Formats: sequence, C-alpha cells, structure tokens
Amino acid sequence: MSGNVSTPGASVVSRVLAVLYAFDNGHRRLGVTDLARRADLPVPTVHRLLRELVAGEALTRDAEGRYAIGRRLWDVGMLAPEQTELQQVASPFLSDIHAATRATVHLAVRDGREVLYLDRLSGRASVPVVSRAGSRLPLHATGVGKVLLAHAPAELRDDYLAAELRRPTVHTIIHPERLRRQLAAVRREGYATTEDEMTLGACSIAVPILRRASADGVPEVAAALGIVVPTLKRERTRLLAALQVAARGIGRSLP
Amino acid sequence: MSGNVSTPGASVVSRVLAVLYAFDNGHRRLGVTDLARRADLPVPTVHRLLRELVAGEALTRDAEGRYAIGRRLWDVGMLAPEQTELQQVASPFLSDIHAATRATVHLAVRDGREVLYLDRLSGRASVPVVSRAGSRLPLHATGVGKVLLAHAPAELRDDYLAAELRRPTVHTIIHPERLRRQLAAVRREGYATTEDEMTLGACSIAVPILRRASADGVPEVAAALGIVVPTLKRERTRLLAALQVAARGIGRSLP
DNA sequence: AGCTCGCCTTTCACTCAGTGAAAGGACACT
DNA sequence: AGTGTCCTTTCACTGAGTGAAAGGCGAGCT
Repeated sequence: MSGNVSTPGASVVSRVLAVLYAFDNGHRRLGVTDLARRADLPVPTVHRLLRELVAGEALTRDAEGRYAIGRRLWDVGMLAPEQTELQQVASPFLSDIHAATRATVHLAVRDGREVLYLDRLSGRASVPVVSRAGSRLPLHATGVGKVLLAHAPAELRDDYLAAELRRPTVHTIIHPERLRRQLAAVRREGYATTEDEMTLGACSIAVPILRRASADGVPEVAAALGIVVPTLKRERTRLLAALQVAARGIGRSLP
Repeated sequence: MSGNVSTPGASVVSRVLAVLYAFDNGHRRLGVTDLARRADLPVPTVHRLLRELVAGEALTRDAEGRYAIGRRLWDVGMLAPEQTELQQVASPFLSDIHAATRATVHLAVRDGREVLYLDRLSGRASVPVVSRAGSRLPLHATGVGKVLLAHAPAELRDDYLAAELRRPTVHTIIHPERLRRQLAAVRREGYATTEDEMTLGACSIAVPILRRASADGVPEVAAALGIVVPTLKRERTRLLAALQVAARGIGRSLP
C-alpha cells in the first residue's frame, strides 16, 4: 500500500490558504521546511504549491531561497473593500490630527477579540509604538482597543473579561472588575486612555467613530481613532478635541 | 465521451489565483458569473472555488451574494516585505512633507511598465487625485512615474517609448522624442514635474529615493516621492526642497 | 399569466491532477 | 568520513477536482 494517503478535509484550496496563512508579522520570509511545519503539510506538497504560487506571482523567492508574500497578493489585499473604504475616508482626517498634534495616529477596528490596525501615521520617533497597519493587539491594552471593547456587544465583553487577560506591561489592567468600570467610564465620557499599558513610555487617548444609523435606531461604532504620546499630563483636552473633531468628520463621510 | 475535458496548464493553484486576480480597483465586488468570465473559467468551477475561499476567510460574501476580498487576505497582503518595509520607513517622512506642504503626497515604485503607488496622504480636497495605495498608473503621465521611467534600465525605456502611449488628458506628453528629452532633463535636474498630464487641474513634482550602493557602484533608485498640487507657479522651489530633504532621509534609513 | 433572459446552484460519471513516502543532492558544521 | 538540515525530484496510485447538463430563482417584458 502506497501513494495517496491524504488526510480528509484537505482540498487544494485549503492547502494554499494554509501556506499563505503560515506567514505572519514575525515570519515574513520562510523556507520550504518552515512553511510545511507551520502549515502542517508534507514538505513536497508545500514545495509544489510554492512553485506554482511563485509562478503566479503571488509569492516571491529571495536570493537565499526563502519565500515571501509578493506584490500581486499585496495588490489584491488592497482591494478588500471593508478595510480600504474606511481607511480612505479617514485618511485626510488622520493627516489633520497628525498635523495638529505631531503624535502617532491610529485607525483601528475590532476583529473578534483583537484590535486590527487599519492605518497608522508615525509621530516623532521618541514614542515607542509597536503597531502597524495590519497588526493585531489585545483589546484591553490599547486606547483604541478599550474604545472598541467598551462598545462591543455586551456578550462578547463579558466573555472577554471572563478569560485570562494578557499583560504586555506591569501597568496593563487585567483585573476584570477594574477593567469593567473603566469601560463603563469610556462609554460615559466618550473616550479612553492608557498609560504605559501596552508599551512603557507610551500613553494613548482614543475616541469612537460613529456610523450614522442606517434607517432608525442608534448609531453604530464603526471604528476607533487614537493617538499615542509620551505623556497625557498637559494636553489631554486639546488632544481630545482634535480627535473628536476628526472622528465626527469621518463619521459624517462614511457611506 | 464526457466528464473532464480540462484545458492544459490549468492547475487548481492557477485557477485560484485567476479568481483572485479577477478583482480590480473598479471591480471589488463581483458575482459568480462575472468572476468566471473575468477569470476565464467555467462557472461551476469558480462557484466551488469561491465556496472554499469564503470558508477559508480569504473572501467575503455580502448580502447581495457578491464576493469581495476579505480581511484575511488583506492581512496577508500587508506582510509583503518589499512593499511594506519601504512604506514603513517612508511613513514619517511622508507626514513631514504633508505637514510642510498640505499637499497630496505619494510614495511609488516601478512595477514593470506601470507606477505602483505604495502610499498616499491626501491633501486638501480641492485637487483631484485618482491614485490610491495599490493603484497603478502609466509611467509617462505622473511625476513619480517620470522619475521612475527616467531611471529605469535604458532598454525598458526605449521599449516603453516605442509603444503607443496612453493619453489620459490632452496635456499628456505622448510624443516619444519630446518625452525622451524630458526624461533626460529629469536625470539631469534630479526631479520631474507634470502639469495637467494625468488629471486636469493637478500638477505634480517628484524626486527619486536613492538606496545607497550595496558594496561599491552607483546608488540605485528604489522608489519615487512626489506631491500633487493645484499649481506649481509659485512654490516650486520650496516644494522641491521639502521633497529632497525627505527623499534623502528615506534613502539613508533604507536597509 | 406565460415567456424569456440572466444568474446562481447542484448533480454526477469520468479521469487526470495532485499526492506524499522514499530517495537523491547540496551544503554546513564536527 | 560522518551527521544533521534543508531543498528537490521521482513515481505509482487514486480520489479530488472537473464541467456539461439540468434544475431553480427572480426580474423584466408582453
């Protein structure tokens, strides 16, 4: 007995996706064996798929023989309507905030239990920031994350608070009740802040972007807008005002 | 005789890519039949592939049953190292230019015979601009395009000039010899300009970003940096200075 | 109603594209 | 020479993928 002993539920399409999804932010360039391990597929199978993907310009192969996501796939990704429409509408407003504050500006949405960053304008390099467009961070440790969590469906919020919370720094709030009270305050006050909770030396302030209600009913939180600064001590009021003006502007421009 | 009569050279991988590549900027949401037509595949085949791609979260399906690029693929695309590394390094410099000029700022590379826009910061809405990150435009009709064409391999340049040139506006320069002289000037002066050549009412000015030579030899043009403004009449010198400072900064920061 | 057109979906017999264990190379380090 | 790691190729087997044909569904027209 030899030949094909393929595991059930393994179509070529799912294998291709497994290979593509094997790349992540810390692993942008991978060899055949690594990819096979990460995608949980036999090496020769991955090898063949990679050859075809490179031929189709979906992946590139560098001088050391390692594979990476290629230009064509980058292109294709830029066509994702849900991410890019919001990003495009928000772009000039992000620039305005950036010009007014010189801080790092973030546009983010909630994707399940994570913040997904859609766009970022870097500020002065003095503030350490880990995010980039496409990266994901925990909801409870960032300004935009707290805004999105505060306005998430109550069920998901309870669920999230019930689980063990990650703790990127010693200042990260992981006590469920304390976090719950903070989220209530975020809803009440209309903005969220963090101090050293994701990265030491970085504070943030963030507001929701409201999409006007479709027919009747309440407006929906479509995204969050935030900035990262070295300290919130002095400028809190001015920064908040800039964010709120922009958030209102973006909300009004949404389809 | 019935059953499979599949055309040669049609692997599942190539079919999947054909489906993905069937999306473009003007066609972000497509139905099964349209996709089949655009990918040149039988409808049932496309239907099956789409189901698997949606199951794998690569595509989404909206209320009207139309398909679009999904969040996961957007994510994956953001991992393309060649596009995002440059974009990330350039980002703060783009912000600087934007702050200094309030104009639309572009970062672009050459992809074959087209300009590929990696990033854009929108300026005041008064200037019409068609580009966005991920879009492609003809090399000879934009500022960044002329810079990239001027520094492209001589062979490609000759080839490009020999072909029929598209003419987005009546001001687009399509006369080969006139364009050739302009490109020589771009190399000599270190910058390119356009006036109403891509879009009426939009002028642009652009400079090359030089990657310092790997060991010896001459530096290589890695990308182009440009801005779009309503008119170049007055500010040309100031705008050019801002661009050159930024381009030098980006070049120095490149790996 | 009845008819037509366009689009989406399902079926199903056929078969070839895809499979992966095994073997063969190419390095690097010991 | 010996061992480990990674990349690549081979090849007999077979079930995953195929696509013509048929079945639905809804919109528009007479």
